[in-house]
Amino acid sequence: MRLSKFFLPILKEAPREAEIVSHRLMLRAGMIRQQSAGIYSWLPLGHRVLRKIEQIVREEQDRAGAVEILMPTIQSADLWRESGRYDAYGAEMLRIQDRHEREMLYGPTNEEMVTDIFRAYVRSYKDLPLNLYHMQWKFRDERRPRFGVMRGREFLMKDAYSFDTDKEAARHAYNRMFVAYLRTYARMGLKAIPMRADTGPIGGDMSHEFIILASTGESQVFCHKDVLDLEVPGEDTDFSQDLTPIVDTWTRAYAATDEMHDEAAFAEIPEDKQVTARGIEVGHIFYFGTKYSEPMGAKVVLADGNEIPVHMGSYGIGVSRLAGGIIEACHDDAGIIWPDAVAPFQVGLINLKSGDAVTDAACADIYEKLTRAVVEVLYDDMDGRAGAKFATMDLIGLPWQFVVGPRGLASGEVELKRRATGERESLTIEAALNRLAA
RNA sequence: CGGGGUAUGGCGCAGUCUGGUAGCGCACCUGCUUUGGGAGCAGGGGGUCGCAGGUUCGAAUCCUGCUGCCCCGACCA
Repeated sequence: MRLSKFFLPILKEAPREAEIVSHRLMLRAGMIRQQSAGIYSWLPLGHRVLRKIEQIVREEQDRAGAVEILMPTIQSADLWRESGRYDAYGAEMLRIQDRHEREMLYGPTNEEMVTDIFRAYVRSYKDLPLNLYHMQWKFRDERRPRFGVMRGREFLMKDAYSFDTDKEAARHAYNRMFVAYLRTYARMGLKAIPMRADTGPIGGDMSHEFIILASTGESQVFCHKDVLDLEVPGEDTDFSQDLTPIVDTWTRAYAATDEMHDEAAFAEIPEDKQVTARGIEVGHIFYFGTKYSEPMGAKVVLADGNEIPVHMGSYGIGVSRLAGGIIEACHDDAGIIWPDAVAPFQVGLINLKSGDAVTDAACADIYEKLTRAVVEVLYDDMDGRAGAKFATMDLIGLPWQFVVGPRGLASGEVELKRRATGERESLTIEAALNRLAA
């Protein structure tokens, strides 16, 4: 992409209302525009990041055996009356009426709807296990939206729903999502720690929040230092096998959020292994049994002919929140530092002297070669000064800067800068291309 | 929802107390000079001051009401 053809509205100064670093940087880098309290447009740069995050989530959901669908944002109130949540949900639910004065709502979540789909088609235990997921915009009318996309009213969430014949089978479904989540966050360059979460009236041990550590996080978290160094399950993980050993490894050591914190248990950890930090919740998984299947009549027939309500779990990832969360975890004074996997472009090609025939030709050639090698390049072909170009590239945080100017070209060299470390290296065009296209 | 704050070109701000018809920096446009870490000079365009009433010869400025947005607390992907 040539910058001259892109839409990248950079701001030198962040709007006053933005307080936390990810919100400021997203506004300054032209990723989002606020339209109302807690409601944002995603501009090209932000949109590309959102798509990258989505794609990683999708690949890992698919790998774990979940099946993608897409449910609507608008739901009927009747469905929610069946589960009893229409009255229970309160002011956070945005309620609307259509032209026939039918009561509708903008979905804050989709348990009822997915249960409706399930009960319409699935009759037999032979169709289980089943896990359906989608990535769709949700709306929760928060009393106080804040922190940009980290706590918006409208947000993009991946929500998966598992269906099984009994609790033990549901545990396997739960474990598959648990492991999928570990992989998902790791691929985004994040260290997400599963922490015991409140299961409410359901009880048991099947609820975890996934927390990334960041100084600006909303919640206080506590964990054993060893959890930070655990190895994330690899690409070759067999999701058809029992994943309990992996889950056990990750849940053995202490890790809890403020609400679940056990001061006594934490004190037993050797002092040099105690970690107290701030965290951002980027995922939440839990088992809720027959809470919805029972009242909504989602049943399957077992091998013995008995009909039972299906056991369910739900598994959420805050996709749009992650865009902000990643920035909270990855930035410096100059701007964003994208992990490679979610970067809107891999390379920022900087033409230090637009209009100079030699430099223009060299850049055009490099741009074409990288593009042909399927490297995503944002080529700054604009008529600007070097300093401004460097500052912009640092701000938008692409992993690599490919710097081309007449001075270097005279001796056959260009410069590669790694945004994360600030390391620069002078090398030939050939060598630089090989480095990036590898 | 309780408490506090704020609203003036795209962004950041001054002007409001002491009414006289809007200004600065950045950004934008034109020209010249510059050109390897947010250039300089000159010229130029863009707002009628959140909205609605009121007071006054005259309101960004005073009064009344409303709305948006932000921050601090109780809830959540």
